Amino acid sequence: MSRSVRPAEPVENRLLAALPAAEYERLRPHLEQISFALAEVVYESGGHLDYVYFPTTAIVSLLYTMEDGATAEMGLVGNEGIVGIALFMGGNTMPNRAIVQSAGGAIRMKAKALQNEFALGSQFQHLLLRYTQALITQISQTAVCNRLHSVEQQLCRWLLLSHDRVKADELIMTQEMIADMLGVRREGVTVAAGRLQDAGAISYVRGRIKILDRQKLEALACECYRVVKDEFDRLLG
Amino acid sequence: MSRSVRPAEPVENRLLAALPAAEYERLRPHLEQISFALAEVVYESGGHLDYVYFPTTAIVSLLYTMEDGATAEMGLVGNEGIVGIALFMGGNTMPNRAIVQSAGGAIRMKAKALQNEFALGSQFQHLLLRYTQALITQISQTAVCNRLHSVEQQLCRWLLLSHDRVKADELIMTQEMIADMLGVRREGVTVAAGRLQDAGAISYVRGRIKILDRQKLEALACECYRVVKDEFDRLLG
DNA sequence: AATCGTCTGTGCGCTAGAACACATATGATG
DNA sequence: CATCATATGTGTTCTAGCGCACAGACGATT
Repeated sequence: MSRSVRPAEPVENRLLAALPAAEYERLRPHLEQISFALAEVVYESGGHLDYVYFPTTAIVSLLYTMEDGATAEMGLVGNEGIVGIALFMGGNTMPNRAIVQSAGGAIRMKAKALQNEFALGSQFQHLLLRYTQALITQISQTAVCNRLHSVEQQLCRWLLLSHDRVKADELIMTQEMIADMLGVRREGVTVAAGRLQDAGAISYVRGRIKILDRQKLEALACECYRVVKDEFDRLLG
Repeated sequence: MSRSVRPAEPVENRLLAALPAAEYERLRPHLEQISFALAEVVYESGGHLDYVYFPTTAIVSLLYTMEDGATAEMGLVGNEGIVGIALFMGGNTMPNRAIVQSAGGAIRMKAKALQNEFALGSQFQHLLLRYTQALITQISQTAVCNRLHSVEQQLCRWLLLSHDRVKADELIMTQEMIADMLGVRREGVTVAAGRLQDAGAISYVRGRIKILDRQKLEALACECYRVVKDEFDRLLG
């Protein structure tokens, strides 16, 4: 992490941007702009959190690691959300890790300041709770998708969710990392990605994936992507 | 559903039981005892909810149904929880169904009364939020488990979670229903259950499953069961 | 330009679980 | 007790995805 600056408006995080001016001004002294490097660990399973993070251009992946080292993703957080929901949900920690899946900026806020503002029952509270509900939908859909859909469909879903959360059409991400997120083998990603490339939906070289045809990707994805997207739009749109 | 009576103490739902006396007394006029039949639908995907439900002896399953009719469970709610979190999270509806997986009693409460009490920022609010965090862990673990573990391991997890939420050692539940919950084929459940029966962990006949050896079941389950259990104990214990 | 670490492509055998097709058992009901 | 719907057992074939073993291919560094 680096650079600690009070953020200037317009705020690039959608939760913060949605706040009434008065509330935002109250929070502003507690906000600091930081930047996350690729693969940086935001929090460990069960680990204490001093800050919550509102990603701006970064994307953070919520990952679970099994005892045998196998991993699988439960959700993604970009500039529509917040990392560290346990701090206002009351549990303080969660049994998973959060790692930076796409390098970029975020705004951090001291846990105490978050909790104080949350306790006021203001618009901030309502926003965080609605976001959490949307996140629950994302996690649920991941559960269902893991059970019922092919690696290729899931890769499409994952690319689309990531694409929605990053500005550019290029994602910096090796197949190895994607495999960890999806909880599948790297080779499985290679063949699925190969098919998507043949279809003209994406192109990639050594950790740089370009989204070429978003429509095609949506057509190849399972319904899970749209369910999650619609629910985020409904709750936070 | 039937019988509408004001519940006498001691309250059989752990969330309600954990409330300070003053708060419980304030809620009490809004509580009604009801009973749920097996397979009754508590709410439909996207459907409006007039009440929230605090199961006492009933168990409710949170299910997602795909467009093609395939189903998979995302979570279970028994007497440790509440059905209808969307009503206090602010979204009002959720994109899944809730169906009664084990017939029994519940206490219901008008949505408006719930929301009023929740808005006070009282102990009730904290309790509901901590419960919701525990539920998130359960859903996440389901996602991971769906990806990484065998049907047999998942069946063990599911039997244990159900057993924790019901008093008796007997579960009324056909293999067909279990298959829908786990998102697998009925035949898959038959063989997995057959192995558990051979191992002496359970016995069953036509929709009546008896838990014979809980220890053995825990040994055969994946770590997912324990993670969820520990997290519920930590947050609500 | 040569080297070397890191990605990506591909093939092969193996297994869990799906899809399908029935056979059998159980218990409620007449 | 006879019937019949429902639940369960079992076998066969098929496929997605795993595990493993390498063979390129790229690109940074010297």
